[in-house]
Amino acid sequence: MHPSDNETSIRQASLEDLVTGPVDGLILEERLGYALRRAQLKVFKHFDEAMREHNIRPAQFSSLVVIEGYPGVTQSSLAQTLAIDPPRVVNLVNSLEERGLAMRVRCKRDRRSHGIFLTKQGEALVDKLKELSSQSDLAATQALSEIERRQLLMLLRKIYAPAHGEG
Amino acid sequence: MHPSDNETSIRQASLEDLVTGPVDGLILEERLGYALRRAQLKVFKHFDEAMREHNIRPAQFSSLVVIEGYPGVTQSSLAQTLAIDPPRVVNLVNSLEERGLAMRVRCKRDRRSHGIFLTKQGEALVDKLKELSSQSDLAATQALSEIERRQLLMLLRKIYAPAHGEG
DNA sequence: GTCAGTTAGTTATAAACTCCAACCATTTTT
DNA sequence: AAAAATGGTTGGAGTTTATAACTAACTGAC
Repeated sequence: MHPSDNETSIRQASLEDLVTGPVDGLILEERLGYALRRAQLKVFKHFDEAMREHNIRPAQFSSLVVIEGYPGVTQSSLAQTLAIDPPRVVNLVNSLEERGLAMRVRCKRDRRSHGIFLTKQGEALVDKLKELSSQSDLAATQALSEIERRQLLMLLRKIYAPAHGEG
Repeated sequence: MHPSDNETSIRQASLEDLVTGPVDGLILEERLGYALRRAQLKVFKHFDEAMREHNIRPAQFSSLVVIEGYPGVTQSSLAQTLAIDPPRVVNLVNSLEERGLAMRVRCKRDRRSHGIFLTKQGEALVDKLKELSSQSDLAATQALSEIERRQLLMLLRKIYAPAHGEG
């Protein structure tokens, strides 16, 4: 321990009672970042549970869905689409390849690029995963009506992709 | 490297063209988890920028706001309120103490507990931070009307706190 | 051609966050 | 008093996430 560390620098002040239970966030709940984080925490928890059996992480699932929608997508394109950086894509695609769910194919025209495709196995799995994911989303948002759910998605899209959020 | 690692196991298949640009997520954008993550990413980016000058992390900000709203809150209560675990609260409060923004006070009744209070400095700072945070939220959600913003908050609260979300 | 500059992908590394298990001090229960 | 429970703390392992540096391949200007 460094001397600069204040090893439990507790003032020995007198205090009769203090707030001991859980507490609602008050002004905090008006903060968008906080609300987003809390909601995401819950949704992701459900997602993890739903995917546990298949040992799939959120980013892996997202990748599989994009690859399915755009067979031959490049890694850089995947990075832009998912808003993650290139090094992460490498790991992501590696993990998918190792599990036999996807494969890289070198592009003839530009031999730097790899097109990514799903294997038969990958195709089969992603279909199942999409179903599980939908169920998980529903379970995590039981408190919402179908209309509210759609509304929420639209509002979120408006935030991160203002141009296309309204569609 | 292990022999089991497939060092760039690229099939030398022939491929003329492939999807190279960024791509819209298609079915992916219907996934709640994805939309939440993307929106949070953007909101947090704005938040980080707004707080850079004061070198404040999201969790630190949240803590300050809760402590301000509930002076004398205990660490366990803070943990429950922010949905983080006790060890993280220790680090969090340490960092706030080291910077002179908050202080622990041992409770007379139960000497295991620490009430946490803001210092004068902390009080002054949190007021400024709340203002910055509000501005940052607005900037990150320029695409939303005030009504939509309120709607979004309500929907998010409904997800993570179904009982109180409607209020 | 060849040189500089750019892009796709990769590697390595470090920083940060999260989670877990163990631990001390204190309080409560029996 | 002994046992169990609680508030807080410490340390470490396992993941993420970001950064920098690097190779390979392509492009365009000369």
